[in-house]
Amino acid sequence: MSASPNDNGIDDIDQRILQALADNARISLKELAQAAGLSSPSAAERLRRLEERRIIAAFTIDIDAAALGYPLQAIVRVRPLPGQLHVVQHIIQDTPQFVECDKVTGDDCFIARLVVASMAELDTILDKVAEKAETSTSMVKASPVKRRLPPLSRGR
Amino acid sequence: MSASPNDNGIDDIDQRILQALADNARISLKELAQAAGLSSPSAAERLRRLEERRIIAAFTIDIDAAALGYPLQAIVRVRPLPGQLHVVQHIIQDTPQFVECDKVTGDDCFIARLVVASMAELDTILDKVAEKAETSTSMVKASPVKRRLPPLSRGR
DNA sequence: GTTGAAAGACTTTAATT
DNA sequence: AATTAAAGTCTTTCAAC
Repeated sequence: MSASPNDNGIDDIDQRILQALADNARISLKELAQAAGLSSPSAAERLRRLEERRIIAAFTIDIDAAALGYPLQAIVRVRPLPGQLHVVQHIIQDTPQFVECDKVTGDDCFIARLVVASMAELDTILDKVAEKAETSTSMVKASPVKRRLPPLSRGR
Repeated sequence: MSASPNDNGIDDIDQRILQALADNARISLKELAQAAGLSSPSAAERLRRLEERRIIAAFTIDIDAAALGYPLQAIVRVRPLPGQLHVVQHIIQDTPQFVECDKVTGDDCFIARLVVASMAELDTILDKVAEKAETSTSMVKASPVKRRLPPLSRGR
């Protein structure tokens, strides 16, 4: 009956709740309860605990950048020039077309995702970054894995 | 009164709705209406149209991978060996620790995000990929820009 | 396209197992 | 921890502007 070393305390019911919310975060508690095989109050309590445990970090929306007028996406690797790391970080944070940025180990200090309306806009933004960093840019052609949940159970 | 060339049809009210939902996708229509300065029925209609226009692609959750038992994240650049592109794509799709993958231009065919429980698990997964592709892996140390909305208005 | 009111549906609380 | 029932709240519809 003891939990395995990798047990994260997520049982089958929690898994169904997380998957249902990942598919539609605005689902009603009643539907969520049905998906999980519980009554509404039980589902509400499970949900409350998943938030409390910080397993659910946020309820949010996926925006279609193309539908908003940004048909192009790029992944940019950024290596700041000596002494320019913080400056570069602020440029990225202050440029709203950068919708995601990770600070990583290795030659590239940052790997960031950029959405733009046109190649001209991309050029303008990269010219600005290039004053303080070397960059290497790859245009996104497709996304074979869209953001998905990690494996939910371990060692059960 | 004519719209600018870059107008995407998102007015101030839509912007407030999108931002409120990005902050909490489970907010009630009543609260959403308050955030937008509308009545509940009006907010419901705006929301319906944003979904219909596919500007809102999905309501979803952000999971804290660390809280689920995956404290390590990596960004992996993947260059499949000749003839192995589809094989590599399937390996990535079938390995649930890859939570995101983009197909890009340039030397690297894929750029993917990986969550793992340990360096040993990372090693196992990368060994598997390395049979069919060259890889370059960067560990994520921090995320200065968490997933955020692109600029919502253009040329107003 | 927006408002306000009413009917209906959902959520939450509290008592119970 | 889960269930039922009831009270409270929210959502949706519809008539009106």
